[in-house]
Amino acid sequence: MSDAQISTRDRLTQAAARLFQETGYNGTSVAEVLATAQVPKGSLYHHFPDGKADLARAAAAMASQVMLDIVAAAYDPADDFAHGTARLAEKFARLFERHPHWRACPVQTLLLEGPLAADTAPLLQTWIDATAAQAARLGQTAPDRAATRLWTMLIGCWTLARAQDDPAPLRALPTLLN
Amino acid sequence: MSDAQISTRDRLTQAAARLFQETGYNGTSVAEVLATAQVPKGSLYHHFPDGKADLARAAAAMASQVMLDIVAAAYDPADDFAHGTARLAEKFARLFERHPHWRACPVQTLLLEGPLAADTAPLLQTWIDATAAQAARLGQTAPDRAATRLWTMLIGCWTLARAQDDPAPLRALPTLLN
DNA sequence: CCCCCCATAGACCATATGGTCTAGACCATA
DNA sequence: TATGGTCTAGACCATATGGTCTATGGGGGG
Repeated sequence: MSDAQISTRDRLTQAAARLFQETGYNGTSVAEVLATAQVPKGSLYHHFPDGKADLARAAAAMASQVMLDIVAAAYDPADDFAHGTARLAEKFARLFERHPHWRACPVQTLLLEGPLAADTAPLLQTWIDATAAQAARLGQTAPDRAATRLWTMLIGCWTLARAQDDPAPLRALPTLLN
Repeated sequence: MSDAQISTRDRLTQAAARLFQETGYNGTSVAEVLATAQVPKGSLYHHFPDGKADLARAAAAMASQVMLDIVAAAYDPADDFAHGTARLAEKFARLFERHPHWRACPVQTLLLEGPLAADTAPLLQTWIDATAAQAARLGQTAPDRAATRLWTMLIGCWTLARAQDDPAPLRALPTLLN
């Protein structure tokens, strides 16, 4: 069990990230998080004095880092921007297929809904910025615009995929961008 | 007061549609809906025996019809598809600016979150179909693709606008589509 | 060896929530 | 005026929820 080596705090954050992503802020109870993380209530409020909202912030930060890692993994080995975009779309399609909680963008479900809406924009912006940097590196003429277009379309595809219960829209992302 | 003329059932549906759109399914309590609609509890469960879920279905249907009306109002007077799209984007930007509950797509907040996810796809599809019909009428060569692209991008822009607390992404929609 | 402190453990609490149930108002028809 | 059904009205209930509080364990420094 790898769980044994993970700190209580991290187990809470991971469980929260997954559950919030899957069922949303209001749709997830602290009791569920505690049960998933196998942690008693006292520990939660020791590590996260502000309770649920605090937990959501930590979960969002963790999820955001995961997104940055995925972007890097998609574009780093790519020869041009379109190639990286294709890899990115495929990655999200695979996650969508394999893990229930990846049926929605982490931040969309996580923050838009709860009392933390203001914290959402900066995270999303870091993803766009990271993508723009890759676009610039790969020789795109208007990297900011390319990154904005990508993320706008990606979020739309993700929502559509979820509504249709089918990753096809995510896979269609590269062709829809043209 | 126009409220006096509206049936209890419709007042409930309207209040529910607005609140669900604004705060989501799980973030809205039946008590809030009742208070907004000025209706006692007994009436709710008389008109909507299945309670909250039933109310959400009715609200979704009403919201969906509003969306179809907006699509028609945007494209009917347009001379070409791009012109209609520009009108559509501007309409949503205005709604976003003026009414708190229009800060999110009705169905996205309304259904994706709750126990009615399966009901979401058909509604969204009617919007895409209506848009595709307009695209065909206005001489687009690939109307289905144009409509799909439009709605994907629109949903993405909407989410971005909400995250940034600024309708600018919605207004940028027409240029992002190129 | 003892003490202290960080962290765990979970009982406990006030409130919010979705839903049920009975009583009565209203209205059309007989 | 009596009667039946429809709709309004809100008291009431069981449960879920977020959060607090006290007690305990256990490992490192004196």
